[in-house]
Amino acid sequence: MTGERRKFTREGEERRREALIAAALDLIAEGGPGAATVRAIAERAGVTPGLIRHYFNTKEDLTREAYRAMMQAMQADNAAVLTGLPTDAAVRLAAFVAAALRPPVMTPRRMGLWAGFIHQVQRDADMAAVHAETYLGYRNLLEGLIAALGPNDPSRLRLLAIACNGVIDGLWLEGCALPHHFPADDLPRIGLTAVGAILGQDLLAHYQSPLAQNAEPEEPNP
Amino acid sequence: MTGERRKFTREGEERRREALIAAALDLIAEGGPGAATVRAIAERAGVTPGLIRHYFNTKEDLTREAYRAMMQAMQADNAAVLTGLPTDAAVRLAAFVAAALRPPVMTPRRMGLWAGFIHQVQRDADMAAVHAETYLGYRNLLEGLIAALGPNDPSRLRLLAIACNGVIDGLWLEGCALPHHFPADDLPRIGLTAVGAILGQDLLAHYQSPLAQNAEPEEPNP
DNA sequence: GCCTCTATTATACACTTGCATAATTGCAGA
DNA sequence: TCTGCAATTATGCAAGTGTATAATAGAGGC
Repeated sequence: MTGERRKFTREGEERRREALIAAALDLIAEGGPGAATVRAIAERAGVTPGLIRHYFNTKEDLTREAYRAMMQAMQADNAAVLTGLPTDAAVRLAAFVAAALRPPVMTPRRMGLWAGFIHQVQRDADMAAVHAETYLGYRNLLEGLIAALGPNDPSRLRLLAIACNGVIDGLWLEGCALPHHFPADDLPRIGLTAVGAILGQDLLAHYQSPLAQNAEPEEPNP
Repeated sequence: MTGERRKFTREGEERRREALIAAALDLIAEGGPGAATVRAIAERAGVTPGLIRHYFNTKEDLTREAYRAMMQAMQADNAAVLTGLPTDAAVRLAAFVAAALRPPVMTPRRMGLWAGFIHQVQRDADMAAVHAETYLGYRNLLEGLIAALGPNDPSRLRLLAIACNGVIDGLWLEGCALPHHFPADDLPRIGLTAVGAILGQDLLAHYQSPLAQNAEPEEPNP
């Protein structure tokens, strides 16, 4: 009955770092920055608090790396939406917009994650740089899609991209903040209509409802 | 040199509550929820920590009241924008949109404040109700302004209001998050163009640049 | 099977947090 | 001027925080 030392198995450095970062992100998303204590992170990662110090010099370091990892993952998700899509510019843009306005992108969890980092981002220069870089990356992706619709001079293209990005971000925010307030696929439709109005295109015509996708399974096995 | 007891003056209950709430909001805006400790709040309000317990049963109570106060103030600000404005519907809408996209509404401080509460809002039913109420209040204000532009059936009106609200929120978010990234009054112009495109109106024509307002002083004394 | 290295756990410490309670003192009313 | 109330301060405490350091044990090389 004496204090039996806890059993454990050794893992590769990378695995452990990833697990700790994932645990930190989970906790921040669910309960805000205050919930991501060293002890809570360790417990969720199935590990003892001391191990955090072994892989990260300080808790702030872990937080910084977690932020970077989150932003990279989001960027990768955005890029992934475009792969395997037809070449038609309007179709691509429509898919890009719609993807941002439904789960797993539009989700209270993501908003909580995003909000949980804001104050540190405002104060930490490195994190601010990552933030600006990611934002511009997304906007440039959007600008490229808009440019493919037809000729536009660069300065106007920039303004259009900012406006469309605004529509997407704003509707995303509202959908995340009030998840049960918008029926069915209202927000994707509204987003496509609004972006279409700004760009003078009928994007809604290219919208594939998730319900329709479900009715038509991806792998029809005989 | 013995511990001299600190001098103080008695204040009305309302004044003290307001001071404590203001201090809490300041701290949350600047440093996030974690910065708003009981001791920090008391110090900023020029008071001793124990006094907080005298006016609020718990720190959570203070936080809830601070959130409510903040939301009410924001709502009042929004309504105030419309007072003393001409009756022309387009002019009113343009002023309303532009006001949201420049200081003191579009400001890192406000975004920090808003973000600092999110996690508690998601968890606390009372705060969630305040949040939803304020959001719908703003959107209804907007819907009224849009309705004044011309006839529209209610369901379409609702969609238009959601879309325009999205544009405003999204651009607000971007401007708050990257304050030095958007020159001059780019964002109000972009917002007016985008909202105008969604509604089929030329709102930009009614935009009064803040610079122009400065050149023309409000009280021309002879 | 044994040895070594280091990933991992255990323990400790100084500090901060929210809250409770007791001690004061400003101030209005007699 | 005195008195009493309650607004305010002072003090204390248990729990939680991040971090430093020492002790242990898993696992690969011999």
